Amino acid sequence: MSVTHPTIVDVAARSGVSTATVSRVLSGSRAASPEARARVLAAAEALDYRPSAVARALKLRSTRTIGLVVTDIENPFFPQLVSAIEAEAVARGYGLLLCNTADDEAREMAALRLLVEQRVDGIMVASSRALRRHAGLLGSVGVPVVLVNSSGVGDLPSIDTASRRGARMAAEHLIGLGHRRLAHLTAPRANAAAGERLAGVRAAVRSAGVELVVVEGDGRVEGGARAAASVPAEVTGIVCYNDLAAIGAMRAFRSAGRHVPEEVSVVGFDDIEMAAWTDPPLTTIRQPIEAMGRWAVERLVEEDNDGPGRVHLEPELIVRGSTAPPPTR
Amino acid sequence: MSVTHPTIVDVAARSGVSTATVSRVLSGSRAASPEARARVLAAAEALDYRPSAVARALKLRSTRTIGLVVTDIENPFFPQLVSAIEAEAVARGYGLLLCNTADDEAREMAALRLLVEQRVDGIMVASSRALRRHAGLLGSVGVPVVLVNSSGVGDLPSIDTASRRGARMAAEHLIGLGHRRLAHLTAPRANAAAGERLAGVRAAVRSAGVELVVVEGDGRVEGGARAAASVPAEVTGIVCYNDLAAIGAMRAFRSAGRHVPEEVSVVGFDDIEMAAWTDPPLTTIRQPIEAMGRWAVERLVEEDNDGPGRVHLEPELIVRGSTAPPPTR
DNA sequence: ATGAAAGCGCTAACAC
DNA sequence: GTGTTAGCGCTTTCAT
Repeated sequence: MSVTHPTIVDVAARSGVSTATVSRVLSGSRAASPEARARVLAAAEALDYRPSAVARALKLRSTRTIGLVVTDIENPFFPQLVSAIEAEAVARGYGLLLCNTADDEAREMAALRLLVEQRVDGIMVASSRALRRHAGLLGSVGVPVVLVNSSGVGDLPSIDTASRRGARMAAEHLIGLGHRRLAHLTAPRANAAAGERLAGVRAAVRSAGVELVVVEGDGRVEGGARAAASVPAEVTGIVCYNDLAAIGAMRAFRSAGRHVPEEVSVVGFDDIEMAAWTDPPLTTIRQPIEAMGRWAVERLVEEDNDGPGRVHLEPELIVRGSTAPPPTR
Repeated sequence: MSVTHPTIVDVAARSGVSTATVSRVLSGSRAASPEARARVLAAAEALDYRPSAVARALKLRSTRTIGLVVTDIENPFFPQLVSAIEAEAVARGYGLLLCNTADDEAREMAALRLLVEQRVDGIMVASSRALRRHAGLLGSVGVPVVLVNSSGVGDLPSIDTASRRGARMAAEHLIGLGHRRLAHLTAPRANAAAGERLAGVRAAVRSAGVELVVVEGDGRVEGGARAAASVPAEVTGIVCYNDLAAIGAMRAFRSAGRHVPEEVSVVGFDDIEMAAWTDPPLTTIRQPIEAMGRWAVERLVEEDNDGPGRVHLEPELIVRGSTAPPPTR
C-alpha cells in the first residue's frame, strides 16, 4: 500500500546541509547561500523529493485542504459548481476533499466527522436543501463553514442567487410576452429556494394582475413532468423551479400534444449546461455559478473574513427558444 | 483559520490515564479495563475529541485517502462515476481528494504532484482520453495507480467497458431492426475508446454486409450535431460515440426535418441519466458505472492486489424510443 | 492492563 | 547563513 518516499533528511544528507537549510531553500522562507541552494535543489531533484504535506500540516496546523460536502453530485447543477470551486481552490494552493451525501442525513454526519478529523481548514456545504437540522452541528464543528447555494442557517456565511428576483424576472418575461394565465411549477419546501421562487413569481403576477396556478414537482425531471401534466389547458406559460423540472415539463407538454413554445412557454432556473441542448433550447434564469464558487473559496481561505456575511448574487434572464408570445385565439 | 482541537493529551489528562491507554481504548486495538475504558470514553465525549487524522497519518504512514483525478467533471458521465467511487471509498473508510484537470496537461501534472505530496494511499485517474503521454509519469509517482474508464497505459491496472462489443451490439440492434445503411458518429482518436467503438461498428457492419459511413464529432453535443448534419440522407441509422453526441445528432436531425426514429434511428453510448430524458428517450449502450467505481476502489485499497489486472466490463443494450425499423420506401 | 518514551517528517525558534 | 533542537498529535514497542 504505502510506499516510502524520500524525506527531508535524505535530501539534507545528500546535499551536505542541515534539514533546516533544506526546508528554507525549498520553501524559500529565508535566503540561503547560492551554493547551498544549488546543492539542495540538485539533491531534491535527484531524489525526486516530494515534501510530505501531512508532516507539514501537523507542524503548521493547517492542511491547506477544503472539505466540500455536496448533497447530490448527480444533479447536473452541482458538477458545474464543484468544478468552479475546485478551480479556485487549486489556484490558491488548496486541495479539495469531496463528500457526497446523497441527501442522507447519516452520510452528512459522517462526512462532517471525516472532514473535521482530517483537519480541513474549512468546510463548504453545497446543497439545494434547507439545512436547518444541522444548523447547530455546522456551527459547532470547530472549523470555518460556508454555505453555497443556500442561505440563512444560523449565522453562517453563505452565498446564493437572489432567487426571488430571478423568479420574478422569469414571470415578468412571460408577462411581457403577453401571457395572462401562468403556472408555477414549484418544489417541496425542503428545497431551500422553493419559497423564494414562489414568492418572486407571485409578486410579478400580482402587480401585473394576471392569473397563477401553482403545482408542485420535486425539482427533477420526473416530478416536473408529472406536475406539468396537471396544469390546466388555459395556462400559456409556466415558470419552473429549476431547469430539470422545466425539461420534465417540456416533455409532458409535448407528449400531451402541446407545442412549446407555440402553445405553452416554459422557463427554467439555473441555466445548467444542458438547458442549451433541449429542443427547443430552454429559456431560463442563469445562476452565476463561477462567481459563487470563487466567493465561497475566497471567504473560507482569507484570514480576515469574520462575521456572518451573506451574499446574494444577481440572476440573469437567458432567452432561448422555449418562450414566445401566447397563441392568439 | 485553524482552530485548536483537543488532543489525546487532553483526553488522557481528563481521564487520568496515559495517552497510550486513550489511544488503545479509542482505536480498540487492545483491551483496557472497564473503568479505564469508561473514563476515557466519557472524557472524549465531554471534550468532543476528534482524533487528528493528520497526526495518525504521519505515524501510520497512511492517510486513508484516495486521490481522484477527473479529466472533465462537467461531462455528465463523470459525476455518476465520481458518485459511485465516493460511495465505495467512504464505505471503506477512505476520503476522496478530488482534482479536476479540464483536459489540461499542466493541471494534470499539478494534480499528480498535489496528490503525491498529500500522501494519498492511491490515485485513481478517470479519463475518457487516452493517457499515453503521462504513462511514464503515472508509473513512477510512487503511489499505486488505477485507471478508470480507460485502459492500456503501460501496465497499470485499469477498468473500463468492453467498448468494441458495446458498439457492435448497438450496430447489430440497428441491423436487426432492418437498417441497411448505417453511419457511425465517432470521436477524435484522443478519446481512448473511439477506435474500439469504431471497430465494433465495423465488425457488425461487415458481417451483415451493410453500408457504413463514418463521420467525426467531438464526443459532445455541439460536435455531434455538426457531424450528424453531414450524414447522407440515405442513412437510416446512426450509432454514436456517446450519449452526448447522440443528443446532438438528434437535434441536428430534427432541425433538418428528419424524424427520430421514424426516419432515422439513433443509438448512444454510456446511458447517462439524461439519456432517459430526451425526446424521444435515447436507445443506448449502458456502461456499468457503479461496478466500475467499486472495482477501482477495491483494487486500490486491498492489500493483496498486485500485478497489472485489466478488467473489461460487459455493456448492456438499453432500448428506448430513438430506434425503430427504417422507413419502408 | 498500563505507562514511558521513541519517532513519523516537517518547520521555526534559537543559537552561533 | 546555517545548524541544533523542540515539538506538532498520534501509535506502538518495551517495560513494568
